[in-house]
Amino acid sequence: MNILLVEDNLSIVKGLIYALEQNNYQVVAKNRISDAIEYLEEHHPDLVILDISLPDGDGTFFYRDYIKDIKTIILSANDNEDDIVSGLEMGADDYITKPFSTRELIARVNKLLRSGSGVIKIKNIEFDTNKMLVKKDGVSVNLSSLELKILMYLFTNINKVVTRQSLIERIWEWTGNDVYDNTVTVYMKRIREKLGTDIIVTLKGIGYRIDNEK
Amino acid sequence: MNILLVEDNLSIVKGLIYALEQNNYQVVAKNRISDAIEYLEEHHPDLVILDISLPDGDGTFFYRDYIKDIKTIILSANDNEDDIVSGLEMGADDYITKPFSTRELIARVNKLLRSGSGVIKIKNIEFDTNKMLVKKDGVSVNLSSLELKILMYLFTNINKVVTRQSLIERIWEWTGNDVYDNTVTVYMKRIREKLGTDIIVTLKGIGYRIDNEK
DNA sequence: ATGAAAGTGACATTCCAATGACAAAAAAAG
DNA sequence: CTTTTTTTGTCATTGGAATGTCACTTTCAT
Repeated sequence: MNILLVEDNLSIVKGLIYALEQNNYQVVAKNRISDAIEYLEEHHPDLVILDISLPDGDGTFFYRDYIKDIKTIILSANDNEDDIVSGLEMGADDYITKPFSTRELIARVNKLLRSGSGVIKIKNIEFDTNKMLVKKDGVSVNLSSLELKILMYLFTNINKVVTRQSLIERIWEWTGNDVYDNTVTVYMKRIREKLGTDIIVTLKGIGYRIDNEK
Repeated sequence: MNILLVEDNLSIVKGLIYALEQNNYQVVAKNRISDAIEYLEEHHPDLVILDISLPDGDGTFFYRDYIKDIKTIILSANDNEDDIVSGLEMGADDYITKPFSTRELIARVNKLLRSGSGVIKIKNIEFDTNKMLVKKDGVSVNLSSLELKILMYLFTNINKVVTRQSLIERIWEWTGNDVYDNTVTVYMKRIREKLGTDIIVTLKGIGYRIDNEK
């Protein structure tokens, strides 16, 4: 899992990189919001840890325009109640005030990135996200590696619409080559051939979705 | 939304009941874990706020056996790091140490009960903004992608007038081609056919509006 | 009552997800 | 290393749905 850390205090950066890497996360740190924006044009981390009070810009603005679709933990220098409240209401997934305990931060990071792990069961399909194993009616199904990644992304975004473009950015980000929207469509067809047509809902003109609720 | 508060400190209970009810939550408080267990046999609250260090039992045990399927915020008397870490790793959705700010608690409660359901409800219409799914009287309605985008814009501007021109700029911004005002009118007709005539109010000479008030 | 704005039904065109087929690339098997 | 199988990405086609416009009617405010 990849984490983008946006923080300018070097001691904090060093400490967190060490702690996060100890927990098998890949960390990229940026000390300015402008650098973070640049980084996000090319990459899509699983989590952003953001110091809301960076000198070079308005963290609130950055949050709203760039990372509202990414899981976010906000760090704040002060424990001003208003900051906590507005941070959480803005939509951040968690909020921690300095000085914070590194172990607590790690625990909160683990919690955020663990959700969507384990065995997820939708209708007659079981997805074991640890073993990367898919079963239909209890029987293992052979999926190619890309099919698995796509399904994984859908399963970790249950009840949310996933656009073809976001799928392309996620799944094909390592290749320099771009890929056509229709390629995604073809993969949906292939997954449906193996798992059944009803597991993935098409939203014409928008994207795809997996539904949980019965 | 219903909240079960498990806490024995009477001042905290009174304060939280007041604050939560101010925010339109229904609160039931139990000061012993045994009472809470009894309550849970008959009821299924949306959230449990649990003081982990109650005198009459092991909060950890209670958590694991009774409320692991319910959203939970854990309160702790001490800010011992180990407690926070183990609380979060146990699977609690959030963790707050005493003494805590009531406003922060409310903000965290709001976040938990709001997340997962980006559902806006007006009259007999429900709009799930995550799933991009619209229900009328609890039944799914099939809307085209443009109809959805238009409705989305109206729903996110509740009680505000939306002019045809602003809709055109918003919805048709990606196309180079401009679009006639009447096209908007036609879409309003199509949406009304599917959702009922009373959901969208026409302001002659100005635009359209969705009203929230009963 | 009158003119302007909004609503309506119909229509031609465009769009889009789905699909089967194919070649290139990669992986597995021999 | 060579052969075989699987995976991957693209393409052209298709049928049904979505879209935008028009001519016409109705509604509304003055």
